[in-house]
Amino acid sequence: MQDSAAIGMAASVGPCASIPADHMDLIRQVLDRVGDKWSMLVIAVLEGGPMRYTDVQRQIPGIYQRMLTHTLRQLTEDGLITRTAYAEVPPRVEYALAPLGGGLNEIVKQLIGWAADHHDEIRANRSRPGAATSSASRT
Amino acid sequence: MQDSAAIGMAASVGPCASIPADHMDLIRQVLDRVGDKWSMLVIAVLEGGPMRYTDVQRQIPGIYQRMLTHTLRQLTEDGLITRTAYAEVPPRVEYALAPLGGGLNEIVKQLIGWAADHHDEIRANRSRPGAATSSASRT
DNA sequence: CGGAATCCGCGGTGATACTG
DNA sequence: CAGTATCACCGCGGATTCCG
Repeated sequence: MQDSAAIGMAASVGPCASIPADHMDLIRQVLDRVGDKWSMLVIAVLEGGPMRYTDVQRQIPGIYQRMLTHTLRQLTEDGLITRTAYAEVPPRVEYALAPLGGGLNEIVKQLIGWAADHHDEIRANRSRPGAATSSASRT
Repeated sequence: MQDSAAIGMAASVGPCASIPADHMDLIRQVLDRVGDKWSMLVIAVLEGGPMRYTDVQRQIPGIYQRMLTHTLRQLTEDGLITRTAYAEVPPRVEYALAPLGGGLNEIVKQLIGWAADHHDEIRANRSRPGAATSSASRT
């Protein structure tokens, strides 16, 4: 199949048409949102129900206020989570999964499940010297 | 999700035990891999079958050699994709989805499907002034 | 064609201090 | 308690050039 026909113009696409290119843009946009280091983690953590700021922070070791605030704000702006501020004397703010974020959470859960299922396999592969690189001689 | 629900203070920490904390680490590891800017995109693109270096680059507008090479190497090391180098006069290297990457691709496809399904909704939310922030007055 | 080497800026990381 | 502000540091990633 190669690209012998795709040398120059060749508008026809063989197996390369996996992604319709008009989807590329929106995929990029979404991946830039949820694909960052913390968003999915926050969504996964919020699955258990509404949670306060410090609770989220406690649930995610290694995250810092700056990023937590930033991530929470991003997700709130996107409508994936909701932010409820209680005007009490001890300020309380609770974050919860919005319906939109709930749908994403289903996928995140699958990703986590996959991760738990294959993380050892991945680690084993990473330890391999030759890796998965194979050389084929062909004239 | 029932581990620390009982031993908590029970005041507001009921559902906080969503992530067992022993999973946090591996989730982080996997997210650091596939959650970067390009990995999922490469996997999604490779779904259509084996592809050459430049073909992948053409399929992903905006990616540069540095990141493409880096991402491909990462994924190869992890065993998610395979790299086959043909020792020909015009050097040809083909990347293809490994079984492991194929499994991940199923999830990536769902994520893409979700993205295509809700990207306009997200964009609409982002344009909203008040966002999803609600204030509740409570003594 | 495939990739390494290089330069460089932006932004995430990490800590600390401060406010409402 | 829930952030905001500031800063130093450093690595990711963008962009160009060069090499096998």
